Amino acid sequence: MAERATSAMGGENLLFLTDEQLRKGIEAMFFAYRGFTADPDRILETQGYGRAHHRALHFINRTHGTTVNNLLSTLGVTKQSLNRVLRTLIEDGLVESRVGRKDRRERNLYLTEKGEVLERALSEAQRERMRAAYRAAGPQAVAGFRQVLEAMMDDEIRRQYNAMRDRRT
Amino acid sequence: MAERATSAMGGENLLFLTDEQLRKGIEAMFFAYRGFTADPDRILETQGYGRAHHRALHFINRTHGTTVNNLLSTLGVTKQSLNRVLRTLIEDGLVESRVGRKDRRERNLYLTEKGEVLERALSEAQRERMRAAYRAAGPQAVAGFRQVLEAMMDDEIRRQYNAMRDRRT
DNA sequence: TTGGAATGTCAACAAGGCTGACATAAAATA
DNA sequence: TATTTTATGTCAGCCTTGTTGACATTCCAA
Repeated sequence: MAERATSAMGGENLLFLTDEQLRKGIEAMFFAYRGFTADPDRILETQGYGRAHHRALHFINRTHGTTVNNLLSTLGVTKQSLNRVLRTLIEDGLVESRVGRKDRRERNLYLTEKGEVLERALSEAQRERMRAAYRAAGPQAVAGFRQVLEAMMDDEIRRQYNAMRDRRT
Repeated sequence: MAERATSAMGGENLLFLTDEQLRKGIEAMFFAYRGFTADPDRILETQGYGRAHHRALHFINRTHGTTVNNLLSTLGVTKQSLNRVLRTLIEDGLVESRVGRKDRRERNLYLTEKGEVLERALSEAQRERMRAAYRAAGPQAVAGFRQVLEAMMDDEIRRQYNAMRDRRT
């Protein structure tokens, strides 16, 4: 059995596709995601917000003036669920909701200065961990990381994800 | 400005550490995690279980005979929270709880045959997506993926994660 | 002018986190 | 042996964030 080989061999070698390797990858995703959310979670807790607020702030920041419907499909939740989060953010003066110009049924969402401050704090905490991980792993590993994650997304979601990179750089 | 360069250059080039690249990585994690849980979630729904049950089944399967305390720290939840999940799994005959031999205060947890059936169904669905992603990205990308994820974990968690690979291969 | 789309709101519910308090059995220790 | 500590289970109650369903409002477009 010439079964010993490293994944660096690539090509024909399919040992990286064994159930055991896949299980390790699954566990890595699970544990890494905990780390991924840990730092922002700590900040959010002090402000009385949750992860749902973080996600809303993140995507409103990414796509200034996005509509509620847009945000809904990006976040993958119901409008009632998003609305609850959005309402508190608007009440607290972190998000501004402006009536749409072209279509006045739509609401365009923007971060206020106060909202930007919190978004920046959350983002910086999360990026700091990502940066450390990226630096430790190196650029080639990062490229692989991104490739695998992209391949893991649902097709519809991947389209949204790819569309996002063009909006704001 | 000789600023154009690909991350494949590696080494000195730190363009992969820009805030924009980090934000992309953050979004990739967010969207990929949705895909990661989507397939098992669909199965769980038909059985009246949730993600919490999946996690318990997964880790009981990974470390046969693990104790409640062990599972608690692996999952990072409170015992009250785990207990609720565990109780239904035991009542439904998916998990068996045996009094510890050495220390009779402890309970050793095992999957029953029925439990193994569900675990396998969930795992196979999740592995299938991982396998497709791995195959699409290739072994080198997978190695990078794992490196970055590992670097992203909390130190304490990484120790648990690494300890896990030795128990059962 | 009317139908349908986009949005908001209210109510009710469920899963799954959390804390605190308390019970029990068994091990460990004074 | 007596006491303390540990492992587990359980009850009650709270919070966030997801869900559905029903209904009102606004306003574009046919």
